Amino acid sequence: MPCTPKPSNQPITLTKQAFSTLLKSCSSSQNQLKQLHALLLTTGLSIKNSLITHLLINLTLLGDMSYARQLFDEMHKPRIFLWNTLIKGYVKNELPMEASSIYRQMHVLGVRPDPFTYPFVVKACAKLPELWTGGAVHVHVMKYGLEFVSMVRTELMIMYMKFGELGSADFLFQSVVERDLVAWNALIAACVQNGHASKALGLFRRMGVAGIKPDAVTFVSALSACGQLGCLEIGEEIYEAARNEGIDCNIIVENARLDMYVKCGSIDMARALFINMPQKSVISWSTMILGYAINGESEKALALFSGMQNEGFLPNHVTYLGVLSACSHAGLVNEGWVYFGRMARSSEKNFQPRKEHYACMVDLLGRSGHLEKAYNFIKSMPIEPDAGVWGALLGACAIHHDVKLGQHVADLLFEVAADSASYHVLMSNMYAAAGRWECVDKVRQRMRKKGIKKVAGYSAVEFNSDFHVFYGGDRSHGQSALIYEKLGDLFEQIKSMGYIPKTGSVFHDVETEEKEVTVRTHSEKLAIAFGLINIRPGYPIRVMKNLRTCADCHTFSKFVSKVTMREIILRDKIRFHHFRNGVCSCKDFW
DNA sequence: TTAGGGCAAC
Repeated sequence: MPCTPKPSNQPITLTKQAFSTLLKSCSSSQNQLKQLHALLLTTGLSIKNSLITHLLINLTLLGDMSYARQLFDEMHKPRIFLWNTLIKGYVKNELPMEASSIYRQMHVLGVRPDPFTYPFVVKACAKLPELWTGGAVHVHVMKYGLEFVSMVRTELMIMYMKFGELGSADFLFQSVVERDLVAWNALIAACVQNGHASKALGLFRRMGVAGIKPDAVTFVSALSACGQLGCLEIGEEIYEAARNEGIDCNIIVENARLDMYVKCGSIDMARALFINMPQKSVISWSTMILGYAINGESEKALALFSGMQNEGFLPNHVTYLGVLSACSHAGLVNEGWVYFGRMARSSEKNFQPRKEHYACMVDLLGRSGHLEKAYNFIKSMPIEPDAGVWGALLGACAIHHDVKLGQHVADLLFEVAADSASYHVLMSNMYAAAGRWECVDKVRQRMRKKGIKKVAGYSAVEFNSDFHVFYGGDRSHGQSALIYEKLGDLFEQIKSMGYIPKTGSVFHDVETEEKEVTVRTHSEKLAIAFGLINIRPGYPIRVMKNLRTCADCHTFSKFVSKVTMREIILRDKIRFHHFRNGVCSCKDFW
């Protein structure tokens, strides 16, 4: 029903009933709601809470929180339901600070919360920068005896996961409450979103044991977890399970599967799926474009970008991220400028370059050796550069040994990211590469003083649906003796082919593995040896590394791929390297 | 006298 309120100067004869009906029918327009509210005030009718409630709900749905707040503030002793509605509105409109401040006000006034209050209050706390408020709210939850309300518990767990407090999340999980499908899905999704992929898969299995049947939403998160871990076999099994259980594998499931193939470096499987997808969305296209980009097939990424526009799909800011990173990984500086310029010239707000796009451009310029240009580019930014932008330039300074600029960049970087372990390591590597050992020591001291811990580098290989993880110099694996023997043989073979160990090369995030003696037993070398021993001939060896790989391991992998006639696919922190017959897909530009 | 939660590309 269209809703056209009469001008307020006409005689009013509307009843409360009529207002109620009108309110329900004009929930889609802010102006109509405002006019109706004004009209309502002129009638002198005593406004029932139910009318205000409708109004408030509709305003929060439309996102007009300031008007909703105004309405709320005019009320005398609003009921708990209205407090809940307002808090929910703030959370849904991404205003967690306001939500928590309303809750505080409620608390100060002594308004008693009900079981519906806390799910949203806790959700708001999870979106705040600090856990502090959330912790205090948890205490209130217990005070009111609401900690066994299933949804409150789920939201608390999600909050603790978000802040990396897995222990607290587990503690809440252990004390049994009834969990329905949505609660399981919320939990699993929270694990995936906060980088706890193996925990997510653990929960996925427990859910089956608990007798809850997963649905499409669950499978999407599970597939996403497999992508994060890089476990292709397990991902395939999970997708099969979904098919067998008669799950409707909609476009979201297929996109998650596509992303999994991409993140496992299985670009051929991704391509095959993409071509055969009955339905595609901008997310499918963006996933595939980024997939080509990080797998070193930049031309295909750019061709696909034209293809999607020819088919009438409108790229968004994520699509452009894929396009720019395709240029970046291939050193296509001119092309990068063209695409970036296309974004910047666009009149649409959604198309304006964001910080990530600037970081991509800085990476492209810097990596190609245009350090000054990259620096001036940052200086010309219309938005404030963040750590990602400065970090990209610092990385470039490390590659091109520009210690002077690097030092300056590091000073600026540490203003915005003082406690970042990886930027400290990057800086230390830059000094090491330049032989500035006294500066290396200074960075290390600073890290010790600030209690910044390095992330330990590891490499993982999937075999027989199991995940085998190796650290540098690791001897804890059951096959260690065999692995080291194999590694020794490989060194013999490739040395005769011209391999010279680059023991001093620490240009990248090699972190704990940077000492000369340990270069021989870097985690990726152990993982490759393990793969050669166990994985059937003809199948590629897929290694997933959490940090960037070092130059020596890169050279080693090239030689090994030649001497063993095996394909080695190495995923590092930011891209894939496909080694075939002594050549890497990155063309040694990385 | 009302009402609550989960999913895909960065």
